[in-house]
Amino acid sequence: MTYHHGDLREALIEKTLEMIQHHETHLIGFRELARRLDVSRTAPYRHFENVECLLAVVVEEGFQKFVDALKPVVKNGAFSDKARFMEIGVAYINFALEHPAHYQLMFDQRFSQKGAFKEVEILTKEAFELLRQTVAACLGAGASKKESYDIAHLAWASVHGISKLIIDGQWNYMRDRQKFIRHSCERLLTLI
Amino acid sequence: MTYHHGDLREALIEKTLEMIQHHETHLIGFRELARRLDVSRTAPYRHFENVECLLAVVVEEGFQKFVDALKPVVKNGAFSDKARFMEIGVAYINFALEHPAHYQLMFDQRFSQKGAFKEVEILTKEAFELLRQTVAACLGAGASKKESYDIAHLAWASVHGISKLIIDGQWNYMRDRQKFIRHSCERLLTLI
DNA sequence: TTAGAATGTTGTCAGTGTCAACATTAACCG
DNA sequence: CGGTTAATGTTGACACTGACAACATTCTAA
Repeated sequence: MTYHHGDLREALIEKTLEMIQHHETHLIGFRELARRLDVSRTAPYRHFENVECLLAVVVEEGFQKFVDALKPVVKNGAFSDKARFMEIGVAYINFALEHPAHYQLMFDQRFSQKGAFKEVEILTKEAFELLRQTVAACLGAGASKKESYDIAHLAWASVHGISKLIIDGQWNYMRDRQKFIRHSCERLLTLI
Repeated sequence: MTYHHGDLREALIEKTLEMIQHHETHLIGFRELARRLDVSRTAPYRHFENVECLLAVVVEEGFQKFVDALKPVVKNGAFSDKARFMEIGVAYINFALEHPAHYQLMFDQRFSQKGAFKEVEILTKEAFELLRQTVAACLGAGASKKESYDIAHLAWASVHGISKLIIDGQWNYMRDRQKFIRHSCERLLTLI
C-alpha cells in the first residue's frame, strides 16, 4: 500500500461521476468520497479548494460530453436545415434524460453565477452556438443576427424546459414521452 | 416571557418565506429558524416531521400565490383568446422572476417525486389547467383534447425554461430581458 | 381541580466542511 | 549519490447541521 495514492485528483472526479450516475448526488462530499477511495478525510483538500470546485470540474466534463453528443447531429449532412434543427432538439432532450443528475448539476445556479467558473461559461456558449448557427441557416441570409439569437434562445428554453420538467418528475403521469418529445420538436419548427 | 410561543407553526412558515425572499435559502434549517424565532433548537420538530415537510407547506403557499397571480389574466375578458395565451406566458415568467427563490423551491425535484406531497400535486395541476383551457379556447371546438394538452405542455415547458435559465443566471449577458420575454411569448403563438 | 395532551427544552449522537499541525513520499539539484 | 524542498496524505480539533429520547411546562377538557 502506498502512502501516495497515484492520482487522487482524477480518482475524485471519477468517483463523483460514478455517484452522480448512481443517483447519489445528495451523498457527494469530501468525507464520503475519501471513504470510498480509501483515503483520509481531508486528502481531497490537496486537490480542490472545496467541494464546489470539484463539482465545477465535473460540470465542465458534462458540457464537454454534451457538445460531443450534439456535434454529430449538427455536422450530419444528410439532414436539411430544418430537420437538423429538430434533431438537435431531440438529441438535446435525450442527453438530459440519459444523464439526468449530471444535467441538473450542469445547469445548477452555482456554476453560472457571478462569472466564477469561466470554463463552464465558455462551454455553455459553445453548445449554444451549435443551435444558433443551425437556426441562422434555417432563416437564410435575409435574417438579422439578432433574430437568430432570439429564436435560438427561445428554442433552447423550450428543450431545457421539457428536460427539466421531465427530470424533476413534474410529468410523471405522461405516457409516450418519446412521442411527445419528437412531436414537440417538430412543432418548434413553426417558431422559425 | 411565555413558555409556549403562541403559534410557532405559522411563525416557522413565515420566517422560512422571509428567508427565501432574502435569498437565504441555503441557510434554512430547523436550528437556524429556531435561533431567529428565539426558541429552542428542537422546538420545530413539534410541528413538522422534518425540514422537508416544512418546505412542502411553503411550496404549497407558493403555488397558491402563483395561481392567484395567473387567474386575473385568465379571467380578464378584455383579451382575445390568443392575447390571453400570450399574457399568461408573460405573467408566468414575471411571477418566477419576482419570486425566484420561491419558484426554484416550487419546482424542486423533492416535492414532485413519488407522489408524496399530494397537495402540491393538486395545485400544480390547477395551474396547468388555467393554461390548457386557454389553449383549448384558441384551438376552437374542432381540435382534440390531446392536442390542447400537447401544446399546453410545450408552452409550459417554454416559459418554464425561460424562467429557469434567467433565474439560474445562464442569460446574465442578455439585455432587454422584458422585451425578449414579450417577444418570445408572442412567438409562442405560432405553436397554436 | 386535576389528568392527559400539546408544546418547549436539554442532552446526546452521528454526520458534515474546514483549518492547522504533522508525517511521508517524490522530485530535483549539487 | 545524498540531501533539501515541494507535493501529498494524515490526525486532531472546532463549528455547524439533523435527529431522537427523556424531561419540563403549560393548556385543555372532563
